Amino acid sequence: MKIKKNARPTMVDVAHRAGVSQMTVSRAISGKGYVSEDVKLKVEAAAQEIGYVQNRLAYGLRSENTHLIAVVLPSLANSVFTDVLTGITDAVTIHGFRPVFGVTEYSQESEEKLVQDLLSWRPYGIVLAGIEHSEATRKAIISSGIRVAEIMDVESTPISIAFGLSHKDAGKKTAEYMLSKGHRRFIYVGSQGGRDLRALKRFEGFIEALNEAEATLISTEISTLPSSLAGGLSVTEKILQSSDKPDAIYYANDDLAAGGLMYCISNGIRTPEDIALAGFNGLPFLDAFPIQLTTVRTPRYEMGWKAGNYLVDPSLASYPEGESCIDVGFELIKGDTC
Amino acid sequence: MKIKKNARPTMVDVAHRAGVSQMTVSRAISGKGYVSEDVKLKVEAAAQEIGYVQNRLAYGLRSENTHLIAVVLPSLANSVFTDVLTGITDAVTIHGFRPVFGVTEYSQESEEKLVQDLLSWRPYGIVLAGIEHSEATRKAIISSGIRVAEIMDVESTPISIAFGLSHKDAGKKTAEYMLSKGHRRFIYVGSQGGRDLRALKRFEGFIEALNEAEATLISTEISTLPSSLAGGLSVTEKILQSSDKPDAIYYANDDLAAGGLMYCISNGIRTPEDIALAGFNGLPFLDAFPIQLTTVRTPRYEMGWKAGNYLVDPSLASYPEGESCIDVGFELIKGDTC
DNA sequence: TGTCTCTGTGTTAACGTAAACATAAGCATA
DNA sequence: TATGCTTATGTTTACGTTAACACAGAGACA
Repeated sequence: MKIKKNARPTMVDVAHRAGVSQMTVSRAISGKGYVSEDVKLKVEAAAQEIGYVQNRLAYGLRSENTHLIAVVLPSLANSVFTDVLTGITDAVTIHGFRPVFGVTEYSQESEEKLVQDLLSWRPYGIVLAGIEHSEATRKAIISSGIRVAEIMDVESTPISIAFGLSHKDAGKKTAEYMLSKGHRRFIYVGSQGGRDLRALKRFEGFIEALNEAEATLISTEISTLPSSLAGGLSVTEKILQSSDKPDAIYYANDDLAAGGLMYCISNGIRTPEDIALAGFNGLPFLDAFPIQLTTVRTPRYEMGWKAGNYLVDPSLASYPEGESCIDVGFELIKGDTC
Repeated sequence: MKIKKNARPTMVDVAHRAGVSQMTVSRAISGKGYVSEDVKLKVEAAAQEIGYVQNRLAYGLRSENTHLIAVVLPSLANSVFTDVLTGITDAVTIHGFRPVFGVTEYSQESEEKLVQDLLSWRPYGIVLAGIEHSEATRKAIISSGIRVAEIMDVESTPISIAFGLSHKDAGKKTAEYMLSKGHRRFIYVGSQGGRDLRALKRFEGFIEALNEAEATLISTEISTLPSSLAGGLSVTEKILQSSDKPDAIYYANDDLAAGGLMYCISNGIRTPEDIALAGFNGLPFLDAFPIQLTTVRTPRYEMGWKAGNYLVDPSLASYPEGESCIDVGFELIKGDTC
């Protein structure tokens, strides 16, 4: 007779206590296969009594389904990505899956390592934020054979399917609206040292519209720091105190823009008369501002939800045949600042 | 000869290609045991060529160490918890561990299920936000035998060790400061329908100080919704327009308080002359406000970091013998609103 | 009555890895 | 030369689970 100290109970222990075979315990617990009602109750009672907890490692190894969904995000500091993660979590949890995430800090290099590492958990599917990845990352995912969904962006060729929006278009539409309000001289404010590729695409679309209208981009102010209200505030102060003051500022996102707006509110600077402002994301905290910022609202939770649903059960969502980019769209919030 | 279609390469496949045994591959890859330099290179090359990715399920099952750290949080919507999660992630990643999280939405019932589920992954350790748990949760964790760290709070008996702060004390200190500024008539504003136990503790300490000073708590306004700036703004508007206006408002957290402050800024209401305000958390976005909110700054990242470090290597941090609650403290930011 | 289907249960093997043990060569030391 | 230690590698087994197969009894139907 074997005696193990400190060992956690297994199905064999439950089986002994319930007076059945280990396989019957497996069937009773998983609900697969035939088990009589009284045996099932006996097994459940025995499991309860000895505090049996299933071992998902053994389950996953044998059944070849971990019920894990890997999630790769640039950051947790930005609520944009926690919204997405919440959407994914809600969607996959319903189907008995669990998200397991990692953070890249906007670096393709760390994304590569992270994906390798997450794949070693043999996830059922993987969600990548963004659509640009290193060749090694793409190769690793493709050869793993698991389902992939890319989110946030649709402006490139996805590995398999993408749920996102056109950032270039969002930038362009924002510029067109600002131009329509008569603004002609712009400054662009970015962050993350330009590593946020989606922000760059918005900027690209923005520039395109400026060029078409023959308007002027005076300069760009790109900090290497992460976005923050305080950062947006200080750069706005600097811009407004310079000799070559613009008509309007386009910020890479709402954190920066809200900082700018806060500067204006605090200093009695009228918007859009003295300066026009626009951001991106449509973050909910903007609702508390006395002045509605011009911005673009994005369906973040929805992108996560859709990607999660697609991964755990592609049949749930019937997408156009052959369509690999699902554009979830965006909404231009015209606001009071342009 | 076996032929498997679509199967992902294993150590056996690498072994064949490198002309060695599977065990040698295991040793070459894990770095444990003796492997000659040229064999190691051969194995690494073979692994690279066939795209070998380690199977963490098999690794964890056999080695009895998943290198997973389970993390239980109330929510991802509040940046307080993403700060904590980032601290945990940073700490454990260095030691080759990976966080795997779940969200309770402030419900002990869902915490119970979640913990059960996370334990089935056989994590090396678990972090729980908060120190109050159902008996079943405590029992499940204790009988699992894994390391536990509880964070955010120190005002109860932890299962093993807690890294947190005294919320009651924070509430009391805030009240004492407000009282010292001459405020006598208070309203408390909460959210989450009172399910945030730490907010309740702050309120308790707050009340205690009011009672000692024989000051008045006019009423409490507790919404069932999650905290938001917009929610804080609207309740503040309601309070300031009522006939029984208080001297001061104590908010459960900075989101609500910032909404209140925003209302004051937008409507030319002077603070603290017309109304005094105080919040809790010390969120960074407050730095962009023209008026510094009175609040309490908490070391969120640090709590996560310490808990993570403790779990993966308790010897790293030598804590006072027998001390089960590590108080990380807090800082009262006096600000301009009291 | 034979046999077919459905239900319930048990036995054996396998998932991919690392621990434990075995073996053997090389080399220094007694 | 015998002994013991270090290095390098292989073989066997076990981790806890589920898939696949086997089998037997009950009931239905020809």
